[in-house]
Amino acid sequence: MATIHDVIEPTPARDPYVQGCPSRDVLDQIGSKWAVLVIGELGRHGACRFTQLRDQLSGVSEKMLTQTLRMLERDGMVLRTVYPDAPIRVEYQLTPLGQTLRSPLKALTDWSVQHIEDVLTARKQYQERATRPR
Amino acid sequence: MATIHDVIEPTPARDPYVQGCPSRDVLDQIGSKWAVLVIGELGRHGACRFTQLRDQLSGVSEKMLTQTLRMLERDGMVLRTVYPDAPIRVEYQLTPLGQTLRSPLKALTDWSVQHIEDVLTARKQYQERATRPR
DNA sequence: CAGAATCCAATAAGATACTG
DNA sequence: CAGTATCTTATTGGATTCTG
Repeated sequence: MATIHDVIEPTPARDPYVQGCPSRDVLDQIGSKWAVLVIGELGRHGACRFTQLRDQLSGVSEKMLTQTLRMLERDGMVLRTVYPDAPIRVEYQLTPLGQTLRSPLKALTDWSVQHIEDVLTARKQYQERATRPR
Repeated sequence: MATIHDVIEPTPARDPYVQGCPSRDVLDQIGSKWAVLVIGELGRHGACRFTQLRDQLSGVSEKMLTQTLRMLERDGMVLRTVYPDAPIRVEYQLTPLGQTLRSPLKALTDWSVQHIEDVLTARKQYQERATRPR
């Protein structure tokens, strides 16, 4: 319930262009390499186990995968469920908050696939401009 | 023109989930902290000078700004124009390719602003779960 | 299986001073 | 103004070993 005391600490303006604003950190983390891929994978498959994710995100180390999952769990985007079987089973899935990230992040991965040839071409031309004129 | 020789080197499948695929690198770079903010800023203002960008992206070092701009130029997303005045003047603007990134990246920054309170709340709860139960 | 812990190498990031 | 060069610090990433 809102009381008069709340006026003392109003919600600060949130702007990732301002140093120290937490929205900048969050922006950085949701755009990070493994977070983008983890969220994409959980978005497609609904719920995944640790090993599944590790195998799908080729090249990820267990350390980085653990770190990424913990961060996403802490930030409320991923739910971690432990089933105390033997051997233990753990499932990860997107929370409602995490679901809202699927669309913008998919747009980003789609962009990288759709425009990769343009980028590679641009790199070649940049290289030529740097070497050929002298 | 396409010839039979093109068959020898077909365009490989592009998938950021596969290690070594260049689309993963590109995905990583367009999602990087300073690139997101630079593209957003150039998207809003059309053309910016180095100092303008440095002042708008509070907290960026000149080194990181230079690196980011060079990378974006190399990858064909940003055009760098030098006006040989005295003192020299340099303007940066988005290329058509860079323009196509505005919308998906704005979606990401908007997300970080719109959901930052949810994330901060989730962090507090995570903290409590970690400390309170023991 | 699903990690945790530790160590180490490589790289990124940042602060600072300097230059055409 | 628009960087470059240099140095130091912080973070990343990988390999390895261990555990319930």
